Amino acid sequence: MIMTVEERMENLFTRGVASFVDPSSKFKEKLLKKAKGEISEEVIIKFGVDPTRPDLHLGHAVVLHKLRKFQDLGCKVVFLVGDFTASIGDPTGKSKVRPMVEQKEIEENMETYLRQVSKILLTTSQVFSWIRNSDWFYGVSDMLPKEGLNLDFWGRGINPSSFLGKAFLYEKTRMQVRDLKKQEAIGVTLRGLFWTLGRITHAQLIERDMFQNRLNEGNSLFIHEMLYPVLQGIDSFALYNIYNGCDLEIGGTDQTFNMLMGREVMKINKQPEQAVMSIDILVGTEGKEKMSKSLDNYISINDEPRDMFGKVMSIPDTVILNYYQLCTSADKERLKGIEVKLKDPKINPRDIKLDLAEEIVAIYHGADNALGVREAFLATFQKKEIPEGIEEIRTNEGEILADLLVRSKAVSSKSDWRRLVEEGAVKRLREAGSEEKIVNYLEVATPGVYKIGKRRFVKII
RNA sequence: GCGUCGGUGGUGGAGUGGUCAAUCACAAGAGACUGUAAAUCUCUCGCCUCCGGGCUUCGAAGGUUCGAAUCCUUCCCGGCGCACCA
Repeated sequence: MIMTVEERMENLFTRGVASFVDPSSKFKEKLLKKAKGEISEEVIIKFGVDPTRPDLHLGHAVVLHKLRKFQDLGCKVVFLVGDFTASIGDPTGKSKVRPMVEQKEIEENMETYLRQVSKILLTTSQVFSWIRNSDWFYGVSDMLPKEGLNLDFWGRGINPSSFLGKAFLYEKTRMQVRDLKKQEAIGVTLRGLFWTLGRITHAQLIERDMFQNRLNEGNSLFIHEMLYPVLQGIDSFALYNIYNGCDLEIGGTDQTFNMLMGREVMKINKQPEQAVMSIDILVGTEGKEKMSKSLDNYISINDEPRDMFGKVMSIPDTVILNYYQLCTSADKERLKGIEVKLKDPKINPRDIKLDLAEEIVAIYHGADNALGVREAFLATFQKKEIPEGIEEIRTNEGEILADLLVRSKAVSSKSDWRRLVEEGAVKRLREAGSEEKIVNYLEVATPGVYKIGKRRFVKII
């Protein structure tokens, strides 16, 4: 079944999209031309990336899948790594001031990031690029020369800490020059920043809901936080200069305000304003809050197939359709079918969820693994078999079981262990499938498979 | 700079000299019921324990007291208000 370009675009602009800003449809038109191969000009999609958390979860993946679809239509995705802005602290987050992240660390983070991303996105230079915003926000004096940096300037050594030394480093580390081979690198000076700030009013910035809320609750609102959206807007401006375009910015709904500020900054600078697409937020495994690492309700795309499957199975029924929409490639027809099935009282939603889990695991680990893990899941939880590949702990002669488990971090403390035993949560499993409840918390560790609660398994050897 | 209010467990937030390992809610864990769903019910939720109890905690350090999370001193951190400056 081959969809026409128009059909694909329709899907692209509606599926999981919370809002799309593109007055007079300039972006849509350009995209259509690009997809049909009528123009050679690049279509640049900006996506802001947080450099501090390289562990991607399904919530991130929703946007990444969307980006992939744009790539498939010939667009170039540019990851904007907000290392500079992160060091300032995005007010979107929990308002904790974030630590400065070293450039080297960023590069390392990006490596792991890209490795994960490549499960979803194409990373060839034709359709992908990345750049960090310290590239234009840092000045020469922000450079921190490393020890042992050997600079030679026409036969004369240069002190790395001197301005000249820093300038050298600056030239060497700028991605615009080093990686993108730009003749002229753009940078944002204090003067330039104020030029922009002089064209944005206080009212424009504080209209943001979150700022209002903070003020109403009597919390503090710092200037740098108010400026954050502007900086993010300047990123769009910079991108336009570097990539000769910045046609669309994509992000979660929580980024809408910031992304719209990009339009403002571009307008101020007489650039064509970027379109803005905000994507629905995926809820976490408990079905209420947004999926995030700090709430520990996330499914990492690096999760082992078994964990991933289990976590999907643990979501409430009410969000099954939501997950289907945002995490799989199921088309409209199938989504409709699933919606009908979910309403059918004769069908156990669990079975639909089993399919969902398998489908999601297949995206990240392949169809074979997904099927295998589905069977293993059924075996473990329906037939109560001992799962494979569980953690093994070696026991020392005569060691108390409690000590062993605390040592291996299977339980958090001896008190914790005692409680679990008293609650009848600990069982030793026998080959035949029978279980023996552990009643003595001072028991000496003997080899075997132990089950703590419903899902913790430990093998002692 | 001045004034003022505050800093308590994973989170929010009580407690203002002994009955406080600290009400309560949320989060979390376990059991029952189940579909490793939700909802519901019960229990647990600092550490150690020979189950009698012991030990360490309330921003940090000192002090008062028989006794302090609670009072005093100093320091650190934060909110708010005022002033200075502009």
